Amino acid sequence: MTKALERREKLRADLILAAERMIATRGLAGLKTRDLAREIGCANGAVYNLVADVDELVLRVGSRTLLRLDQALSAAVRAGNPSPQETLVRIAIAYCDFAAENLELWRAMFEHRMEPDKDVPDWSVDDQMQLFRHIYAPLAALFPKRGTEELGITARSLFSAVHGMVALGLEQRLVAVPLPALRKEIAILVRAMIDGLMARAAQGPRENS
Amino acid sequence: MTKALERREKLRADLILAAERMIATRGLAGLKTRDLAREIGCANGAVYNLVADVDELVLRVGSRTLLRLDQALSAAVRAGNPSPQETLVRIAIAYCDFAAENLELWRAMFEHRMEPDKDVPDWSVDDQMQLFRHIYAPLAALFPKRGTEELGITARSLFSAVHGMVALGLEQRLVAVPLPALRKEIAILVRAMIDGLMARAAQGPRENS
DNA sequence: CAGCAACCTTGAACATCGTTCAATAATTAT
DNA sequence: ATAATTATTGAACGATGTTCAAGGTTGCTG
Repeated sequence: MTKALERREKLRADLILAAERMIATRGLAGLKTRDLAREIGCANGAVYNLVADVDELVLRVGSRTLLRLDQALSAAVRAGNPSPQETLVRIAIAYCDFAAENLELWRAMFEHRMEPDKDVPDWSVDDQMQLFRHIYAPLAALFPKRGTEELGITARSLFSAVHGMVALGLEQRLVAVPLPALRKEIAILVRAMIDGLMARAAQGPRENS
Repeated sequence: MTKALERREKLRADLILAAERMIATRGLAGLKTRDLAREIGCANGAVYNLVADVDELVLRVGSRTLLRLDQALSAAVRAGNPSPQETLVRIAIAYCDFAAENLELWRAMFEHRMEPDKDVPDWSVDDQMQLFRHIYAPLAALFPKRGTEELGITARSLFSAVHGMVALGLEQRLVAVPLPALRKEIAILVRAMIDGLMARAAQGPRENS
């Protein structure tokens, strides 16, 4: 009993690693079950003993990517201990760099759509939520008056904005933006967003202008 | 000769409209050539007399969507004539509303990937570039000192940031953000970005902080 | 109007997917 | 050792985008 299960788990790990390599080199669209089976040395049908379907496989790879991203962001926060503002800038740049260095794996996380009427399992959404905590701490230092919920919303807004810049910036579709230029633009806009948010917070809620 | 060509063009228009309806109701992944052929009343193979492949079809639908988006943004700019800041906020909100009301068509533009080694035709990239002009004008009013190239970069950064907020905000994947809340968040962040950019422009280039 | 060439349309066929499943092999329990 | 359970296989299924030879239409010409 134990022998069979061990082998199974080993194969499962191999499968996920092979899928990761395949996505990294050929993109999400280049992930093929038959190629995976050949790579890990089993029949194509056997893939479905290790994993329910390709959706799960992609999610498992995404989980690993998310973990590495988390580590990259942690490292960015740890380096030096500058102001909360600059910490947020560093996180944004680190996000940009990670996306550039892991382009296809990073894209796969956002390109992938579950097959109709089946939704993302809990363990996968939990993974994603973890990311915001890096942004949350510096933000809390900058806006001590705000409650946890409000901070959470601001954190998601900031993340989304930076994500958008990275996503469209790394797209080949439009004129390719050179990476250094993109990093600079991100730094400028993150500083601007924080400055702007703090200025408005300082003078309190009021009419538009 | 003319009769045949007329029919062809009519069918072609029907095809694109049918594809548009199909993407709108079933998403990009729900676009099937056989269903399209049945809908416009021709053999499945005939689709390839009207269009080179599905890539072109999706791009043609995208072109129409982009045109309607352009009109929506134009209308947002035209309504009243507030400050350039508030014009930019209106554009961002209009972008958000358009995406929400045309969710699948809007998503299709960004989800679609050309098949390998074939790249987006010129007429399609031109369509996309047109969008920035809405952002460009108010920005130019706010930053008279900046050159056209610098303004173009800032415009793209702003657009990308708002796009990110809309894209992740409308995603069901994470906790669904109610639309009014999303609109409010976008308005807040756009104002903050502009405030922050202007503040830094006013005191001129300098060290970080 | 008849004949002919150019073009169009058709739908069957092909290649490639993800996925399933009955048959076979391997492993475990008795 | 033998039976029972479980795992693995690879052929087959159903979709799907795309192609193409066969047959049908159209429009020009004598």
